[in-house]
Amino acid sequence: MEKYLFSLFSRLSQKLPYINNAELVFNVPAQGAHGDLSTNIAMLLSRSLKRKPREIADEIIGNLEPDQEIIDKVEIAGPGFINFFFNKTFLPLIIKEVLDQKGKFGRSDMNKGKRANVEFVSANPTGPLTVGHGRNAVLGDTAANFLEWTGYEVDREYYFNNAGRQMRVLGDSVKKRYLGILGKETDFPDDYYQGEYIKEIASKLVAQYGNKLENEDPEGVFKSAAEKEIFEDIKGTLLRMGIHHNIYFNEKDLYDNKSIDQILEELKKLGLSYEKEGAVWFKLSSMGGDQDKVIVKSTGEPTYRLPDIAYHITKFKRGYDLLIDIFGSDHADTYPDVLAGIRSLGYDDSKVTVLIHQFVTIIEKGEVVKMSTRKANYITIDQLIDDVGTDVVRYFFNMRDRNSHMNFDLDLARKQSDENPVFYLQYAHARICSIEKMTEEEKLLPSVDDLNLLETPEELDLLRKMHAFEKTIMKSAENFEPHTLCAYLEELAAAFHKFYRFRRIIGTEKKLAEARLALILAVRIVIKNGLALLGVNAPERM
RNA sequence: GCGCCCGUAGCUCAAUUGGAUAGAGCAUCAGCCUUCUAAGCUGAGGGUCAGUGGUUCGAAUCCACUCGGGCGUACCA
Repeated sequence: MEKYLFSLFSRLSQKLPYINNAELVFNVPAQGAHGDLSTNIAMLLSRSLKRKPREIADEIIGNLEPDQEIIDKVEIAGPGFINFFFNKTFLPLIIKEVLDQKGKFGRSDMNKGKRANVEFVSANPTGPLTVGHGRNAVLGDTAANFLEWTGYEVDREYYFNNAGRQMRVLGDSVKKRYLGILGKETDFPDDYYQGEYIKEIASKLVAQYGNKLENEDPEGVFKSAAEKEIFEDIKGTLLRMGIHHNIYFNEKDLYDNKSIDQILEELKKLGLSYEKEGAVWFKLSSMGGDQDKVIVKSTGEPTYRLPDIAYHITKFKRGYDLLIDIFGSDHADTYPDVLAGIRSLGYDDSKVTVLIHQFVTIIEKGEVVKMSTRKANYITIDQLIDDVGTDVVRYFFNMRDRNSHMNFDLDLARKQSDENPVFYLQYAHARICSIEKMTEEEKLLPSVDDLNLLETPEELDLLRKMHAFEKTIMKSAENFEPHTLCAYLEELAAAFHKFYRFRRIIGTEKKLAEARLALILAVRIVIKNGLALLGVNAPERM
């Protein structure tokens, strides 16, 4: 629908060149009475032309010359909106398009040939994935899905660090538990990893090695056993959510292949680093930053900034057109430094998109659950999936704007009831599948020959909603906002349930029944495609 | 103190990126199943868009300040 209007206006611009002075945008009005599509162009032009919006709109309409077969009516409304009403024969054509493209409907190849990298989760293997990681994981995987739908070839990457202080403490935590089981040592510092899983790893080591490890270095067997075990656990959890990273990048490689040293050298050459008090500082103040930051501690150990810069540069060198980072808000302050580093070394940091999501607050029995991996006071993704299933987990994390400080009410999520929008969508899909089966027995076949029979408000509403699918995906993809798609799907499902309530297929006149059948099969495809993008199943029976 | 994010119906959240009468779900109340799945549908009530000022044809959205909450503010990541 939009394409036709754009072509109309471009022809118009030869007669009225001034319309190019403002951005032409079409929107679906909130109210049906305002037409199928609407533009505010006349109001935008008002200031520069120093004329009244309605007067401009009048001139535009007078010169537009729309095809009567496509556009039924054009009108000026309100302060100067131009509303377009499409011909009734035009609306149902979407059904043919959907049935034709099936699982590809909504996909586009606008980014064909481009490669993107989405880095997400990236939790160090110190404990099971918790609800906090869940939001990151789902948003990352969904962002990757959206990119694929717009034509990108996508790598899903997991960046981790198995050295450093965190992991040292992990190894020592296991060792202390190990000794504890053997009755050797009882002290266990508060800031060590308190989780049950540490004890389980320790007792496995006892079972395997007895007391032979008493004098082992905590960073040896203890650490590596824990790392291996925990990483397997994390991967298993991700798999349950349908998430598969095809690249795992170990920070250690950046040291082994000397890229850390090289960057340090380059920054020095560029005069962007200096030594002070035994540490190396990154001169952010000379690049618009408010203060310089340490990149190599006086102990000789780099801070996270240096490997992070080196890591991003390896991604640049791998030739991606787009780099996505998914971070929790606790990392919000760190990435500007990293981008500055990338920029200073001559790379185009506009290729990097950092998506920050706010924290998830867990509510249980009406109270906030404070979580800490170390204190072992947390709810794992695995527990969550056991409770509510993968589909609910994925949908819930997708359905809120990433900037919202979302509340995850466990008691609510556990209810597999009508309070849950996931079931509402899946139910719509299952219902259509069920009708499909029934109509087969009635010897009814979907037909696109008499689509003009579709003219009740419920049918037209479904048709309009389907017209909006492609644009919704484009918008969701452009801004990495899956919640927009969730809202769309809920509207589409609602429109279907309403249709179901008022219009029947079996038992109505054959031609109408077959047109309606084509209609709902198209709706089913759209729901299924939308859910697929979100990583949620579309069951045929419930 | 400073930086980022947030504040919308009793609760959880939307709002087509500055548009038309601010919308959904849940909860509450009143209705709808001898016919394709009632995990559904119809209707009702519910709002000082945290507050104040500003910008303009037009503000929940942009700017300034105030109040309240989250996250940062390391030679942790």
